[in-house]
Amino acid sequence: MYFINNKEFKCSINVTLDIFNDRWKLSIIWHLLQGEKRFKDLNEDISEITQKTLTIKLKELEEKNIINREVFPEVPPKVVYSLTEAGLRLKPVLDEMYDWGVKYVSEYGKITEDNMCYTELNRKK
Amino acid sequence: MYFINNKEFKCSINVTLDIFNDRWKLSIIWHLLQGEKRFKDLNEDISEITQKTLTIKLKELEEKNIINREVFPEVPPKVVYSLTEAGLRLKPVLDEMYDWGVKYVSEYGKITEDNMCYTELNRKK
DNA sequence: CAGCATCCCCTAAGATACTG
DNA sequence: CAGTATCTTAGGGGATGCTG
Repeated sequence: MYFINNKEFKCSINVTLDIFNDRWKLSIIWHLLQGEKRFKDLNEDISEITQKTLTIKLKELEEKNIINREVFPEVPPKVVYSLTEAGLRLKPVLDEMYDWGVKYVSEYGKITEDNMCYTELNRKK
Repeated sequence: MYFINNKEFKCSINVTLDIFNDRWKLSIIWHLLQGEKRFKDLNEDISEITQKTLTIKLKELEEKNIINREVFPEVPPKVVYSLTEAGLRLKPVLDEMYDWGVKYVSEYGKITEDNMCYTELNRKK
């Protein structure tokens, strides 16, 4: 049995599943794996997310020690997010999810090469 | 751009994230990786899930060709769920999530060895 | 620019009861 | 045993406007 902030888990996998059981966190990690990003950049990368939800999710990830938040005292303000050690360790997870998606699409999806995201195009090289 | 049932995705990873963006599907896969299971067994393995939700999630996974559903015409009824090829390919994903959880717990959690789930105990061997 | 503050809505998920 | 059928609820998430 594991306890993290008085929340108990029967199995290690449940710790991971519990943290990432929402719609956005893994997506945020995916984009931060390309390097640190400003709030605005993340908001553009994940165009479907609202500012409010992004703010909440970033805060949650910071509390769980998965990302760092660095504030630059400038005007206009500049805030940069980056992955912690724990965050960087998620790369294998996301890579496997990506690979699974590629295979799944090849079996059950239809593809149009245009309008693909940059991550996708970079991987194709 | 990818299309799966007229739903469009900018990147392969989004296909994966979209399928598993709820609270239970990956947990179900995790347990099915140990072998085929009856409805009742899954319901006991994941004791927090309700019958209704389990039914819905199993149906969704079947529709997405991730699990098989086999009905035995007996009384009382017997239904066995197992992973398809696509489902089995999720093993690396779950394994990486498990490993991440182990490491995360070692850094931020407290452990009591008793009352651990069988998966956890098997892995310790 | 990077956020709060509000207000609002939908739906994933829970609780409970019933059936072939 | 393996599900339906209802009813209900919490909270994740959206839309919009404001501020240091």
